Order: sequence, then C-alpha cells, then structure tokens
Amino acid sequence: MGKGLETRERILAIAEMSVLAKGFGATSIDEVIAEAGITKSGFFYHFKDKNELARAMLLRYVEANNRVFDDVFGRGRQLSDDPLQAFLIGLKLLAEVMADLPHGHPGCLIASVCYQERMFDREVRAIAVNSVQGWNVRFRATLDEIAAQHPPREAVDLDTVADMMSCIVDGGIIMSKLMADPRRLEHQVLAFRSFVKMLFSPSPAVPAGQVSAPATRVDSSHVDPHLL
Amino acid sequence: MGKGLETRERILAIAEMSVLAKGFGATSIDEVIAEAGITKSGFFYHFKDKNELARAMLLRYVEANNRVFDDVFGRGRQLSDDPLQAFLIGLKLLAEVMADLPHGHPGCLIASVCYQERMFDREVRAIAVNSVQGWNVRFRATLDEIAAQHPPREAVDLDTVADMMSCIVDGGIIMSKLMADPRRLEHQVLAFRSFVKMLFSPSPAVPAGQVSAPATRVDSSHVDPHLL
DNA sequence: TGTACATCAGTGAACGCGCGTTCACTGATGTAC
DNA sequence: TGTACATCAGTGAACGCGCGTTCACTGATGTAC
Repeated sequence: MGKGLETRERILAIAEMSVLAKGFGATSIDEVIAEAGITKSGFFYHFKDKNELARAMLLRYVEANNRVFDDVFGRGRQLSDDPLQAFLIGLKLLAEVMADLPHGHPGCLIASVCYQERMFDREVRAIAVNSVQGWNVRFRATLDEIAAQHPPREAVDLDTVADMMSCIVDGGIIMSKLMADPRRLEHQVLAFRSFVKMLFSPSPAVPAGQVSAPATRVDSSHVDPHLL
Repeated sequence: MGKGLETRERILAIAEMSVLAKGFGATSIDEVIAEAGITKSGFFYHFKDKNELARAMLLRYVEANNRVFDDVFGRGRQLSDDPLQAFLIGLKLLAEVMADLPHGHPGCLIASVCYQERMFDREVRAIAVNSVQGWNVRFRATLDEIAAQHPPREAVDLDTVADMMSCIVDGGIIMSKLMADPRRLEHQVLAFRSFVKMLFSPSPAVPAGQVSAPATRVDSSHVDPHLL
C-alpha cells in the first residue's frame, strides 16, 4: 500500500470509530486529523468533502462485513452438505467472531446511517440499503434450500426470517453497546440460531406416520460436534 | 396543561423528531425553536442547556414506551390466565401497535443515545440503561412464569430470550426505517412471537408418556381467535 | 376592591468558539527523453 | 546519466457561517394583604 492509501485508510478507520461513538454530525474533521497526524488540507486532499468521507467509510464497512459473512457461511457450507447444518454452523461461527472482538462490537455503521439519514446524500443511503438487501436475498435463498429439505414447523414468511438475521445482529449490537456487555451480541446470534434450528428440525420424538426429512449430513463425522 | 408546559412539550416533540432523523449533535437549537415558534432565549428558559433537553427527551420517550408496553401486556393478561397465551396476545397487540403508526416507527431514542454516547452525561445513559434493564427483568419474570407451566423445547437462557425482545424491536425499527418499509417491524415482532410460541408450545403431535402442560386457558372462549 | 409584589414565560442583542471549506504553495518521488 | 516536467501527498493561513450560551430586560398572570 502506497503512502497515500495508507493515510487514507488511517483516516477512514479513525473516522469510523468516531462516527460509531458520536454520530457523523458530531465527528469533526479537526478531531480526525489530530488523531491521524495530518493537517486539515491533507484531509481534503484525500476527500473532496465530508460526504465523500461518509461514502468511502460506508463502502469500507460493508466490504469488511461481507468478508466476515462470506467467511463464516462459506466455512459452514464446506463443513456440511446439508443446508440446515451448514447454516447452523455458519451462525455458530458468526457468534464466535462476535464474541472474539476485544472490546465488543464497535457498532454498526448501517444503523448509524439510518439514524442520520438527513445528513447524507442518496448515494450513501443507497450503499446501506443495497448491502442489507443483498444479504437478505442471499439468506432467503439459503432458507429456501433448507425448507426444501426440512419442512418448517411453523408457517413463517422466510423473507421475514432472513430479515430477522439483520435485525438481531443490529439490535444485539445496540444492546451490547448500551449495557456495556459484549456477550449479549453473541447470545443473540445463538438465540437466532436456536430459532432456525427449532423451525426446521423435526420434533424430538416424531409420531409414526409423520414424515421426517433425515437431514442428510454427508460429512458430519468431520464436524466439531459443538458447532451442530 | 399551562402555557409553559405546553411549549415545553412542543419543544420536546420537535426535538425528538429531529434527533431521530439526524442525531443529537446535528439537531440545532435554532432549528427546533424555528419550528416551535419561539426565540432562543425562550428555549433556555425551559432547559438550562442542551444536555437537559436530552434528559427530558429521553425520560419522555421511555415513559411513552412504558405506557405502550404496559398496555399491550396488561391487556394480554386480562385476556388469558395462562402466562404463555397472555404473552402471545401481548406480542400480537404490540405488532398491531407497531403496524398502526402512520409513517412507520419514527425510531428508537435509546438506539440513538447508544450511537451518541460520548455526547451525553452519565445521567442520560443511566436513563436508557435503566429502562432496558427494567423491561428485561419484567420479561424475564414473565418467561419464568411461562416456563413453569410450559417446559421449553430447547435449552435457551431465558435472560437472552428476554433481551431478544429489545433486540428485535430495535433492530426491526432500524430495518424498517432504512428500507422505508414500515411493515418489517410488525413482521419482526410476529416472528419473535413465533419463536416464543415454538419454544414453549408442545410439539403438534405429542407421543404418549410425554408430559404436556395443558395450557390452562381459563377464558380463551372470549379471546379473539386471531390473537392466539 | 385596589395595590404591591412575585412568578411565569418569554424577548432581543451580543459573545466567542469551532466548524467545513478554499486557496496558493511545496518538498519528495516518478517518468520521458 | 542528467535534466525537465508531472504527479503525489501533503502544508499553512484565512474565510465566513452557525452554533450553544449569556445577560439584561419585559409583559402577562397569580397571590397577599
């Protein structure tokens, strides 16, 4: 990374922390540059105005977020051919990632944008909306796959279940932050996992005659048991 | 209500809207007083500084919130003696309240405080924390009552389930706002309701020998069936 | 019933500080010939 | 290999506007005697 890109990245990281802690309007350029060790003109060399900072910051955030999600659910799929098991493993891994953040999750920039909508242009809002929409359709596709093999126990709208994922994570981040208890986020992800598990798993004892999809765990022997 | 209190209330209502839309730091007193139709000195007659506005605003918000929650879950308890049915009715009513808001839920001030923590004094944070904690212990007590009569199907921590309520509502508010789709919040509350229902309801067909608490619906005949 | 005083609910003008933005300029590094 | 020029990654000073806050003052209403 060149010297310029490195400075730019440093600015973005500092600004993100500040925005998550105080909001975008209350994040001053003076404060950011003081921490970054450059002058104000140096800042405006990298970003033509404050709105461009917001755009770059949000893009950086959703890309980092995508990497985490791709990683955990990708690993889930590698560990089981059954879509339900794969998703449950992914959720378990996601909960672990959330729990491993040193001082708790710093906050969700998308939630932050949501509460400061009047400060941003259409483009910034669009980045946030597209990111959530993208994950909703991906989760929806996963749930469709799961439902095809494991008929759900309750008649719930799968779009709502897909959306629930984002709601639980964002709500969990807020409660973790507010109550200064990082473990809440992990627990919420695991509670959502329990919901998915209950929704698609056959009852513990199934009366004869009821069809119970046998959850084809092709390679479950290789999977760490606590992930299931 | 005297003239002074009426003005004060108007200031608080206007400020709340603005804070939910742009954040506290970006909400200027000039803007608030312009909408309220008073001068800046008039504002400082009612609030000694901006932080006192935050305190009053948050107190007003949690009190309004408490009234809604007390109402829906109180009516739930009136409609059924079984704690599970009462809670499910309460959740259904809550979803209806959320759906009836004309332009969607305006946002949660507690989430807003959470993302602007460095701007507020300890007292403001304490109001938010106490409010959430208060509801968590109340929900936890309700869940204990329910679990005593309906053994849960999965081993989930009831504190986490109680916390999930706040997470789902706050997350649902964010997603509704961001996606400009007020119905998402309603759907999320109903999804949480499905979770509670699955967690504590016996399996559709219970094998002989398994104890199934009979869900003593003392007066369920009077209950609107779609609430159950 | 009239008068004196107190409180309520504000007004109007001024303050100084911090903010985002602009502009002319600069040393270091890279590239062409 | 040396020189000319271009680009990169900034510096430093100044700008004007909007912000939260203060202060002396005021008309209307309420209360005591």
